[in-house]
Amino acid sequence: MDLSPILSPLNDAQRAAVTAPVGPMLVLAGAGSGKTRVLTHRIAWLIQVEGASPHSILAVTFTNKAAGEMRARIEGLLGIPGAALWVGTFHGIAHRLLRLHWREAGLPQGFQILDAEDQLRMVRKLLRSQGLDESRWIPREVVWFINHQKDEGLRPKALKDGNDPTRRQFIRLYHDYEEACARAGVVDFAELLLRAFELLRDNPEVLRHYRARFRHVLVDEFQDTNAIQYAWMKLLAGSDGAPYIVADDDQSIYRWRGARVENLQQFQRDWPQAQLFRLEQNYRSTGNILQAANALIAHNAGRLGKNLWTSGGHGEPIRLYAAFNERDEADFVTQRIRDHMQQGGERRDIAILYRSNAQSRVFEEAFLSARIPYKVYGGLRFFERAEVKDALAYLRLLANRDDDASFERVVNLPTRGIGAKSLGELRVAAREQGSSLWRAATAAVASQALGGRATAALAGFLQLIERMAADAAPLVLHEQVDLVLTASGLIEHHRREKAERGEARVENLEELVSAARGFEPEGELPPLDAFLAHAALESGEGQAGEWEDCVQMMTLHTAKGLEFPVVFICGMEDGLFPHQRSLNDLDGLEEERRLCYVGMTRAMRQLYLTYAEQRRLHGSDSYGQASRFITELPEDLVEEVRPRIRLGRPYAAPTAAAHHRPGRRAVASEPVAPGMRLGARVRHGKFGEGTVLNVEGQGPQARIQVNFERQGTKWLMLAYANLEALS
DNA sequence: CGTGGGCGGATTTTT
DNA sequence: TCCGCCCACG
Repeated sequence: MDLSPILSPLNDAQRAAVTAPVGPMLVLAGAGSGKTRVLTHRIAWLIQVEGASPHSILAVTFTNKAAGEMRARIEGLLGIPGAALWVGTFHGIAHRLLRLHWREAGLPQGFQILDAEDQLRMVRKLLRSQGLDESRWIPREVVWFINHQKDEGLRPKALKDGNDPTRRQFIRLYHDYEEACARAGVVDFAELLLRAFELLRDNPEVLRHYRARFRHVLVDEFQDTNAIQYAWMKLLAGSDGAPYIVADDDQSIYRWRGARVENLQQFQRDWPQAQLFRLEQNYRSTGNILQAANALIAHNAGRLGKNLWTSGGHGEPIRLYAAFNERDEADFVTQRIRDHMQQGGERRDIAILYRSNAQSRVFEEAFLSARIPYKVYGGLRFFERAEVKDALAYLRLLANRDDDASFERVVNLPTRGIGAKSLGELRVAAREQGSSLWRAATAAVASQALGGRATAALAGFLQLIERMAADAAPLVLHEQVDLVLTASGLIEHHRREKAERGEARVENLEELVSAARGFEPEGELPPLDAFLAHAALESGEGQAGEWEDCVQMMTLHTAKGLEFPVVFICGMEDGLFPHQRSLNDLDGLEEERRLCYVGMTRAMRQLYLTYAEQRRLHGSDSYGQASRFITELPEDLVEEVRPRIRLGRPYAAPTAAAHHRPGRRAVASEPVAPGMRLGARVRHGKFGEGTVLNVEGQGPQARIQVNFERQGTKWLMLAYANLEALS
């Protein structure tokens, strides 16, 4: 058998990890060290050399994208379709198990999946129905509490209130929320995982079956697993099993959503015989970038320890730019992008990374006026758009009449005279009967319990749904979707809307029909159910328009797993990155540092770090110090880029607005005062040293704004300030 | 029943 | 500053 496709692309460490004898294993894989390659080649190795059946392999990831890539690479390697392999996300696999074993899991056969927004609505409804004040019981916090408990594997019964009335209320809400979900036959994301765990835990024959089947459980990005994911994996693999775990503790950036890096140590305790491999050779970045990243992450305590190296050259130094303000920061990046393009580079080579989404706006404005195409990642995804969710809600009602969230969403959309009052009465009735809204509505129509008009309207709605269901039954999926859009009046509704917005919505709805047309259901589910699950589990990344050559903009979190020749990490100021809310907490600070490490290791050839002395955020100005992460980098690897001085001499500092309005050159009149340009260092007799942030006015009227290191920011009359220019 | 204005809040995100 | 949400009004 020719094993060279599997083995020849591997270095020694990778090959050792791929060819190790079957047994529990932990692969510590640094950024850019070929983690996915090891995982996929291991699977190929298991099948081709160890004689494992594709049937016996379960590979788990966190994102659909990662799962898709892995499947594609395995298929390429083995040259066979990988249909027999179970490759998917934790949620996707949990869903698959629950569909197969809905009865044992205690779910209705046609259960539906709530996404984050549905869940929030559901909790809001619950709070309202109990007459609770939403400013006291904040829906988001209730959701957070519920999800957090589920992530920890805890049901309401298992929770103690510790005599804390607030906590008692939260637990009660969790309990009531569960009942509401059960009544509606819906499960949220966290519930998928918890149920899948309980399914195995409480059904010995099911567990036995899957343990016997999945002899090879492989987990990617293991440092991101939460408690329930770990418990599920442990149960499935069994203590005598051979889980194959790939992880990088230095890239653990999701502690805040329940991920536990400690699972790595737990894994070593639960499988003490597990072999440990380290992948430290990096194929992505230059030596300088790696050295800097290593130096940064070395400031974290309690790491498993890992040092990335490369056989390539040092490359260019890391460049640091201290901008006057956020606009100057954007202008600097713009200029560097132009340079890059002039040297024949492509825009898609470049990524702008930032800590929080709000930072993208300034860059967008700068790029718009500089006519640089860009793409911002992380907005609303296709299946999350309101109009798409409306349409999906109709489809979900067709699949499951008891889905209350969907019922509420569309019962009066487009408006058909079923107002808040009737709906309120329905809710009360449903709660009293312990039934779904649909059943309560049917009963209310039969008994004429509501007013005449409302009853007629409601009866119309019920008939509409039943008629749609009947008409849709013989159709293929995309025709069903099309039918629902027309019959429900949704398309018509949006056509009547104000031009621009309505048009976009109609287009999105038409896109939904195409999505249904292109959808290939796999498995035994009816196509409609499969499509709905797909819509909930895959938010629809990667729609049209992907391939224009664009500058890539995203948060540092989103950038994990990606790589770019040129990376800008922007907004490197204490308070922004590391974020304000992590400054006072060591664990939080370490996670921010890992986030910075993740960002730096995205860069292949060039890495820029920028920060702004002055930043306008949330409408008010703040004055930041450079991020502590910058000072944690070795000085000899970092080259500070000085603000360029136009025409080769200090120019009259224009007002900030004039300076930054694109296309309008700063008018180079007489220098206000020598050395008083923006960004210059100055000394004041009383206030000490500082940086010039802004200059306004001319001659004797001129005022200057300086950020003094000790005294903060002040406006001074230039004529009287007696500032001394430093170097 | 739909919209506009006032108010408060404003990391990070996948599924 | 800006966005989303709630309520009051037309």
